[in-house]
Amino acid sequence: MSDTSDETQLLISRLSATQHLSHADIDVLRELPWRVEDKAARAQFIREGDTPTESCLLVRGIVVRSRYSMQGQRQILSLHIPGDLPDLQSLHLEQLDYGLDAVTPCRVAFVEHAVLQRLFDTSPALAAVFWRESLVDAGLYRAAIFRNARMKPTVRLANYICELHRRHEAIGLVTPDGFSFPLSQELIGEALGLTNVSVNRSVQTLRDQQLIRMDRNRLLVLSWDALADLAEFNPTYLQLRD
Amino acid sequence: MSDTSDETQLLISRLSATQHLSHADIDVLRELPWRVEDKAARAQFIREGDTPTESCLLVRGIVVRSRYSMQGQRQILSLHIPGDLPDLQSLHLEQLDYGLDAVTPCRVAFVEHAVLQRLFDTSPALAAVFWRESLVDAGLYRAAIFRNARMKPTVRLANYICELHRRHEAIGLVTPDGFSFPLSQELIGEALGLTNVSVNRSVQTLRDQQLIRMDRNRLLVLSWDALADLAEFNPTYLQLRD
DNA sequence: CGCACCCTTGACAATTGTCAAAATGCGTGG
DNA sequence: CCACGCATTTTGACAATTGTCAAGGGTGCG
Repeated sequence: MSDTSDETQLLISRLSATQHLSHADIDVLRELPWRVEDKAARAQFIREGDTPTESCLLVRGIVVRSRYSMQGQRQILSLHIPGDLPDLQSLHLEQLDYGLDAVTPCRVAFVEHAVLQRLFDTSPALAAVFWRESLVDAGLYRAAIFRNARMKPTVRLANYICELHRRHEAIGLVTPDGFSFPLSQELIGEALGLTNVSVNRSVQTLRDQQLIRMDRNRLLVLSWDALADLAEFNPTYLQLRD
Repeated sequence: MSDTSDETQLLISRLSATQHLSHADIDVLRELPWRVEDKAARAQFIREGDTPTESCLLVRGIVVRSRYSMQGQRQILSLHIPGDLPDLQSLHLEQLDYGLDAVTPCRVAFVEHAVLQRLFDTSPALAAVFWRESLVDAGLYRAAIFRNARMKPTVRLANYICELHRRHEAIGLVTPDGFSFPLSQELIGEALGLTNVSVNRSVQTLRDQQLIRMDRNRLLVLSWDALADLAEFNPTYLQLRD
């Protein structure tokens, strides 16, 4: 067990961020056979309409779930950071209704559906763990629907930043100088249903109010309370254990 | 087994609309003990922040999952029709991040989490069936995010109508004069992120184009192909079996 | 060093929201 | 069965927000 791979360790700490794992569960997870692949920035490595036979774990980098309009504009449905399982759904859905795009260069680990299936058939506890994971994922969707429909651009951006901050924090990726933030303002717009221009204006508002420091590489929250307040941020849906 | 209750029968046909159930599964489902309650129109019977110990099956009427903004406006996250399980999630999530509002007078059947838990612990097959159900539910969220962010009001409404039509069709609730549609235009706006005025203008556009007939009680699609075309409707995400 | 890509800014257009009032429809009680 | 009252739909004028378009300036990578 001393040779626990990076993938396994990452998955375990990620799942632990939102729920309790028994030793037995952990031991079983260690046995999962992963196939690791690296993806280039901008690569779409799973496409809408595909019927994958594997699910994947994001090990390094940023991946977005997305859907394209007829005019070719991308709508980002959710954004994923290391430890996330961005297409766990494909285990039970025949045809995917979204694609997965690497935003940055990424490392992705794949595991066969058949293997997961066998795992869940023998361990109801682990089935529940992964099911719950997909339910938390659905909570992110609800937050997105609400945010995009009911919040003005600046509040919307602030709220999104709060979510990303807490998610990074939950897996230990926030340092005193903030967290890795390799997202263009155009891409943020694709997630929030705004134009790059509108995102830019909102970014400047938050900067002017001394709430954040943000460049193409990192994002630092200068005043969490003030930001969360402006953002009307209620973290219940993230289901993080204290 | 001849005294199979309405609830049970409804649940079975609903699950069958999107997946295959074995005879063994069906037999087990028949044993579920339901507690039936009627709710008045407009009653919020589950609140954001609650920690329910039961999940529910909608037997009759329309229910919406919703979240309220600070200014008190309601955002509808999803709309549910008979056969749906609108808070299956609560089985695995501690605190709900949404409420359930009855739109019309409703009949709702409740089943204890503990009972479901036992069921899923003993039958991985049924656990998978319900898990999958919650994944289809997440697909509705993805559709909503895309629709609300990328579609103009009229297309958005058309797309939503297509979804509702197919969902009603899947459970046999569409007749030659359409399907039951007790939704005010204001409520539709709360789902689509539009004002009642904007919804009204879109309704008139669709009517003028002879695509639908719609009043406060029923909705009839006059030309499915034309409507689906205008709506850029791709039903993959509903995961309906042909 | 130069070429992409991204951020920033400004002027302007267009869509959708806001507000208010009239018309219509529905349910209830007399 | 009719009358009344409330909720909903419809309409129009207007305001405001956000999108569109275009150009200039940075920045980093090859």
